[in-house]
Amino acid sequence: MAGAGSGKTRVLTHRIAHLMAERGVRPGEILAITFTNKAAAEMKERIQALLGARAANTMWTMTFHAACVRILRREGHRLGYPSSFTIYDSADSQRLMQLVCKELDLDPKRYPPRSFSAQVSNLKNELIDYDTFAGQAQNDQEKKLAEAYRLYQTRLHQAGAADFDDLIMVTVNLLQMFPDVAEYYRRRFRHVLVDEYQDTNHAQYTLVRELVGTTEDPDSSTVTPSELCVVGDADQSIYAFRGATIRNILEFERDFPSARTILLEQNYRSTQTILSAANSVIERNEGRTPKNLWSQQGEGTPLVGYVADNEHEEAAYVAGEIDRLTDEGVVTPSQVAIFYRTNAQSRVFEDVFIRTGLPYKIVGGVRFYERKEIRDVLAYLRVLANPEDTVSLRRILNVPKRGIGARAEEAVELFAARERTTFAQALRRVDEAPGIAKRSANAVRDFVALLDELAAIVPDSTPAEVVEAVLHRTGYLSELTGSKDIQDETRVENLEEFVDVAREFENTFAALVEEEPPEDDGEETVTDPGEPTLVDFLERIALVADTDQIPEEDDEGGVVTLMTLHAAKGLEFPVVFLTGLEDGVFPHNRTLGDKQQLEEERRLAYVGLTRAQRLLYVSRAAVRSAWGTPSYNPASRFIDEIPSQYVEWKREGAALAPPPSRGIGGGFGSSGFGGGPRGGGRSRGSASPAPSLSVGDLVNHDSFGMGRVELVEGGGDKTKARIDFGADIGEKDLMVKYAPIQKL
DNA sequence: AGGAGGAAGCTTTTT
DNA sequence: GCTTCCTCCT
Repeated sequence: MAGAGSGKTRVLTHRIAHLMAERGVRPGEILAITFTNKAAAEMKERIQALLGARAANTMWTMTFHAACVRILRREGHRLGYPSSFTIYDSADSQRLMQLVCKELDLDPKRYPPRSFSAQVSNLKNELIDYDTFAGQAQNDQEKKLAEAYRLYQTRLHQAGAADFDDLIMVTVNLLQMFPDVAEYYRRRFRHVLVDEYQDTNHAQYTLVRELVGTTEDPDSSTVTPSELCVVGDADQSIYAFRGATIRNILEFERDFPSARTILLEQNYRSTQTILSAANSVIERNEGRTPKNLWSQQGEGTPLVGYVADNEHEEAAYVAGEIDRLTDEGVVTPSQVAIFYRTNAQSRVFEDVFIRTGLPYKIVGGVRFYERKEIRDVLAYLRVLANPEDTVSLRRILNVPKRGIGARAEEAVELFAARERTTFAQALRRVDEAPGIAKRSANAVRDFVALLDELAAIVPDSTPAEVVEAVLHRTGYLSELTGSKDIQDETRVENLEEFVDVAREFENTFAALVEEEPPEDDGEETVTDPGEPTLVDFLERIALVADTDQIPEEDDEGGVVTLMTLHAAKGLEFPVVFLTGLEDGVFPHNRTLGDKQQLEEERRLAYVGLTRAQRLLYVSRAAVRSAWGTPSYNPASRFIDEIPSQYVEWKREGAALAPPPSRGIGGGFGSSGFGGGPRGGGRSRGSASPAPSLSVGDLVNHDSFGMGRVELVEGGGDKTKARIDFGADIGEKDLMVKYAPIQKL
């Protein structure tokens, strides 16, 4: 049980060093599991510093998901997975769920595919398969969900694909169904170490148990259980929303009765003031094991508080302070971090930083790999690696445009269903498909030929070469370069960058091979790297979000780091700005009504506060625009929970009240009826009210100018108004809640 | 089949 | 306010 800043990673790495030096454990016998790639990379780096590159590369130091992929590539064939199976990310699985729901003829209004996808994910985290779930389904919703779950899983399996949750769940199934596999890994990994144990969900917990083996487990009669060492901090559990259970760490001693618990309470990171502030916040959570973190770093300076009028001024203040601190030589930019609750909040900071010329780096945010053009090329690569990958195949079927439209796709799908074969197989037999246009069939045949042509070059090419071949031979690149759209220029640049990513991957892969001399222990330990294959490349992309890639190093003072609080976990900075401390922003609006969720937000605040080493700023904005409309948020309750003696306010809120509300019930209820708006129904706390409109009212729109209300329909947030903006613009149907209009 | 235009959705957090 | 998805028209 290790508090914030008490040296968790150090404990793990030094235990590993101890095992090797004092107990003669070989690196190949060690499995060190982390939750994020960032943590895995850091641990690997430290192990390398302590024990050298060979040890670092031989032992498995990786995330849950990466470890499971390795096991599945090797053993998944027993459950019908090809060794080159595709990994579906959440966007892919949502698309597949969409296809499944359509196939089942489910009304997307009543049974939203996105929600189904999320629920299936939750079920998998609980290791509940579709049969079990179907057995306990109570109502209509659950029964439909069970059906969708089953078909989804069938389609996924047919496509030779696994989604993120499958990686864990299927590995658990594998270990439970095949005792010889379980035994193999138990013999292999005599020491299992788990970082951030408080973030494990049920599936991950079970996985650990299966890997370690237990004494009462009959399977393990031949192998004594491995040694298990976990570190965690219940106060830093911030992933309950995706199934993590604090239970796992709280009841570790019950799960493993011979366990010994060691408490680490000394913090080596922060000043006592920062710690005291963080402690007094986290103390508000009920039912937690009290912990007394202390520091020898001295009192330090008080937290600095600031209340800005709006989010732009908050950002300007932060930028100004960073400017001042760097000018005075107190810090370099790389020693400063700015945290916020949601990615959307990064924008204002970016604006100000660009204007003031401060170097910065946003971690996370708009993902490179989520861009359309990147996903398109990725889909080609995936189909080349795994021709049955239906979701990817259907994505590129008509990209770039080649005359295979919805009609043709549907015909192929029907044909596949009738023939009880897969979409990929059916494509190759287009000519037999009934009801397909000649022209479309020809296009499909050309497409299949194109895929074959590309597939032929894969064995003799590096990933980067394949990427380039795809870009050129499919005509994807020429379609973009021929376009007049400015956006397409950026797309071309992104694709160039993607080729670079592939090249860089090849280089780092080569470097790894050099460092690692061939191993002759008899056990084929680390998969022999050899030449990097397309499958290797795809795996890397699927498992490594670019969030992890760059916490900055300083060359010329470095850059300021901007990130969400979740991304900040595990990091530390001399100077931290914790921004957007407003009820409704942080804690987030959607958590305000739920005690459990609110406590998780508080832990998130605790994580944020404890990242700071010396200087900690807490700030908020009195007004912040969300969805284009301003909202007036009160100070975050977490600020109130910090005793005032720890905070020095540079500027306090002038209790800025919302302006008099515009027009709710303000005397024009009389214009007949017709479902006129009723004010209320605000989803966003104290957001400014949408104008209450009636037919005949005059309004002013920020871009369309003056107009007259012709029709009002719907109610609450969904109220729409038809407004006539005159001859130039004409009539518009606008959502009253979101439209930038004022009543005149 | 392809494109334009409009409506809906979005802002939790990640492997 | 911005982006993606859907629908309708050509």
